[in-house]
Amino acid sequence: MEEVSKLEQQRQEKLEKIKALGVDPYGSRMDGLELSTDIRAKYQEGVEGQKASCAGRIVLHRDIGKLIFMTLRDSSGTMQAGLSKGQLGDKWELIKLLELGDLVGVRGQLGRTKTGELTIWVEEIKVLAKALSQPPEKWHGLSDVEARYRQRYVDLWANPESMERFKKRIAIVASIRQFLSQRGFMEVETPMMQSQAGGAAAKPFITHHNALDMDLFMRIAPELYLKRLLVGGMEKVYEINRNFRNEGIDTSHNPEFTMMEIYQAYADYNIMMDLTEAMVSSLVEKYCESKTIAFGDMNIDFSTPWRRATYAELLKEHSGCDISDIAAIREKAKQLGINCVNKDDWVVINDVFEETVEESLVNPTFVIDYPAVLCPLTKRKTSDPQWAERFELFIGRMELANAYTELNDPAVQYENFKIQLRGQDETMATMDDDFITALKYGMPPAGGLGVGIDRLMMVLTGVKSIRDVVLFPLLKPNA
RNA sequence: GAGGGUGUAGCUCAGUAGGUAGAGCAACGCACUUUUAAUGCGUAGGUCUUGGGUUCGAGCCCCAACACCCUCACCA
Repeated sequence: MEEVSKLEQQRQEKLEKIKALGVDPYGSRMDGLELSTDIRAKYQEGVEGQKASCAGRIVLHRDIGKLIFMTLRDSSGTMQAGLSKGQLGDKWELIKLLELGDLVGVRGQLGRTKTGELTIWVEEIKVLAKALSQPPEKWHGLSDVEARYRQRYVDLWANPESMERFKKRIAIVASIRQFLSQRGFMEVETPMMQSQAGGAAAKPFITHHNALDMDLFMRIAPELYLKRLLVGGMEKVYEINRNFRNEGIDTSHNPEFTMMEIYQAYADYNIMMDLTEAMVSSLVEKYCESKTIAFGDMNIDFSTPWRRATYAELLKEHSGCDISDIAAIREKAKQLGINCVNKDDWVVINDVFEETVEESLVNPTFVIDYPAVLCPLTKRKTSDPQWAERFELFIGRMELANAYTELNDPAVQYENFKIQLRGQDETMATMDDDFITALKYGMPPAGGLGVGIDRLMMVLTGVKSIRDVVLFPLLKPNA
């Protein structure tokens, strides 16, 4: 064991005293508990003198001698417990040993103090867990950013807004599932460990299976498996699960992040656009105060309909260049300081697009009809095959969603894979022959959509760091 | 990968010009039966992230390392 601080020693001594009183400092099951918010709601209905029981952590402690007030925090909020020596004389020695950070359960009669605070006047008290570590300061909470990520188990109760944010995330994901279920989508699970990492261009994590003596990749996307399910006859499927990408870490990238992918047979990217707008709007409606959400220095207006503008249109609007005028675009790229040497025209165009357009996409905007060469898994527009039926949704200058009309022609898909393989060694792209085989059995035309759930949570909760919406973001070990 | 910032008591933070380390909260002791960050009086609490260096003397200056934050780069 490591050395123990004086504060911890003092707490350890109290624990021993609790044991000496014949009380288990790590109590067991408690029945009949109610959440503090439920007790408040019940009391408002005028249930005078009713008994209630509640369990939580002591986050405030006011000792007035023969009377002690404790504020208990549970997952829903706080509840005051009042303990009087007159009523609890036989337990007073134990009660005096309880302190900030301890988990206790109380049962007693509801009432109000003369200042109007709803209070459980304690008749029974149970020690549920003695805290040996000193809790953070009661007023400021835990504000050290690193500590809040490393010790989320403290952050969640020391900073109520942190708990609220994660509860909101959980509720939003539940609402998404409900939204999709109501529309007939089935939630499925596809492999996280894959013998080849396909469906996106990203660097995968590599792991090893000992018994099979083979390397495996943590998935970078579920796409190719979900499409196999379309071939199998599942017409409306989705998956909400983790993807893993072995790339840089910053305020909008965590190495493991939650992706939702949705596929609908016989649909196209227009239907996925409508679905996205309807789903996110319903979440804003249900979980946000207004249709305008503050996000860093931005105010995002979620009012519908959201703008739908073509890639070429937006390029013209923000760079001043016509997409067919390669000379002008290369000139613009030079002005922007983009290195164009040995770069394909379309790559330069996309660099200029990212540099000039994405910066300005604050309110939800569907960027539609991408250059087909940038979209190896997307069906081309029949009216003009140089464009692909793809959209990306930008909100708050971030890419939040990516969707397309799925390419279901195995011959074209095969060629696209071959092209993609050239010069993409770092992404370890491989030919997925089995996926081509699946397409050869016939995949229905379909719309497919991917939504970055963490980023969606960022804009819906108004926080600028992905680490504030991921319970346990990746950090280096610090000891 | 580049640049900038932060690291001091359990927590939140000060620390002047390089001269014995400070406050609030928490803790400990005393008082108090309706408090709301309870209050009043008193006590104790430190490897100043780590390792070097300069100096008579370093929390402070210099070098290096580590972690975190921010910006940029990377990221279809």
